[in-house]
Amino acid sequence: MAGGMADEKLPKRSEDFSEWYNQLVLKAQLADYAPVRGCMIVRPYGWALWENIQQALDQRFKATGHQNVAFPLLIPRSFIDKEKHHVEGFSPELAVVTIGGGEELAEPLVIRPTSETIIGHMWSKWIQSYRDLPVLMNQWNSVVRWELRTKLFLRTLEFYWQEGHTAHATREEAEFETRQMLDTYTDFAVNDAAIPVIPGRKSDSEKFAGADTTYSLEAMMGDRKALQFCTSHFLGQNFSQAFEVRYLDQNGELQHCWTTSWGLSTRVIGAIIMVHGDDQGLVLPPKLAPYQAVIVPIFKTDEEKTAVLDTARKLKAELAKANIRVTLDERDGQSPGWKFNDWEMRGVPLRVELGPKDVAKQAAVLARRDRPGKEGKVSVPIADLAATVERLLEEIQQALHDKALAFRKSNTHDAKTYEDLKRAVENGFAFSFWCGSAECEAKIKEETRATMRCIPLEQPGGSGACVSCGQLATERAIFGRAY
RNA sequence: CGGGGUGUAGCGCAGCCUGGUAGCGCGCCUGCCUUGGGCGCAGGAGGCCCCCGGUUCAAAUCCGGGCGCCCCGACCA
Repeated sequence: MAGGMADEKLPKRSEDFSEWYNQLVLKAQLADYAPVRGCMIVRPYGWALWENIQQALDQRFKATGHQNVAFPLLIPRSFIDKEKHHVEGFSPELAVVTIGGGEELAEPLVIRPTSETIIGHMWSKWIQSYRDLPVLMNQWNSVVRWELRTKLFLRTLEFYWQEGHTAHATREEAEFETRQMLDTYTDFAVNDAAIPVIPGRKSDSEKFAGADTTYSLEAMMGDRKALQFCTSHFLGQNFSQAFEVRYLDQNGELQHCWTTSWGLSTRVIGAIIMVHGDDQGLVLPPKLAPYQAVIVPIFKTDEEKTAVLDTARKLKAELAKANIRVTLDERDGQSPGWKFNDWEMRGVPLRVELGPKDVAKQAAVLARRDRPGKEGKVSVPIADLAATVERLLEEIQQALHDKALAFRKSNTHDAKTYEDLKRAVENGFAFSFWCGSAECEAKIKEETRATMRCIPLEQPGGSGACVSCGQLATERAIFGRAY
């Protein structure tokens, strides 16, 4: 049920992946449907997860010299029209405000679908000299794009994200920035989200409206479909020309800036769910989990209750002191078994079971979320608890990543012929030589429903026949069905 | 926008064909009992039957119109 506890079993992930996902989001209390079609309410548990994601990224952004800013939600309609590709790309999905204070507005305002235009407008005022560069900004906000088909976290009309925007004196600097931020995202994906990703370049048809080059990280979900984890765009001088963002260089000559933008959204929560989750529910990577450990007390009599809770509270304090995010489930009226299932639904990496038997021998049972059933349980002396929890959290973090990587590898196929490709995308990714033509790309999309996800930056080298037209190709691309 | 479905308690649904006291499961509240993998018993609260109109002594039910939502297609960082 939408608002209640984890009171029922999920559909089997292997039988109905889509419905498994929908119910998991509701039952783990990550989010709920809003009264407006296609909009999402992020609940406390989901937002806590997002806050950890924000923190992990924000630290990295600051470490590379970026500063946070806040630009307005409303943008003059005319701004969107200034960059040719941008307007073509975004017009169909804009939400437009035409009335304010009961009066028809002289100029309609769009609710930002992204902020390149308004930022460009302001930069043209702020940037005058090469001494003002580079400008390195980021903002955490929400944007609106009027999508037709929506799904919680993966595609909603309004979504939360960060958008980084930078301006540079030279093409090289801007290109470096674009790639540096892609590397930053990769580091976050692999080490924090435990999601293996493929960094690559997008085709012309898939790139951001207004970009010269779009890079993305592509990941394989549990149903073998692809999900774009984030993007980083080299915008060339497209926006600086549209908005007259210029500076005087050392020689006193007026130059247009080179700009970039890069973003990552709450969609990554969807990725975490679809990569790590299982039939029991959510499985969270320890680095991002709101609670890394939950203590479930077990008792019958009042004396037992006193002794168990007393010890449980001490354990909680001890774990918290070791900087482990821990909670103690003191809820009355729910059986331990119920609580086990509830916290498994919510993906807590480690459960600490503490009952009278454990207190008697000064031990506690640790159960790993990534290893269901008895195999994942060990009894640990209380004296070693904090150290063991720390070690296990690291092990789980690594195990989640390794499992996801093995899954992706075993479902990625070197497809040499068109027949190979057709078969491969039925069940994963095809990694194939591609001549780079839009015709071949469109034909593959039309006939297999798979799209060109990216041209991986890391190439095995050599050359071969294009999987579609047979002409000599020097690069291999990832094809797959995508979200 | 096209095709299909659906709207009744917080959630999931039955009732509608054949008009006559609005029901079931889960959840919620109270009490007792239980608690090492989704305890049990008893009592209780909760309704604009999507909206507007029509037919009728009488409409959740029949008729007409509207609206919302879901799925499929088209579209889509």
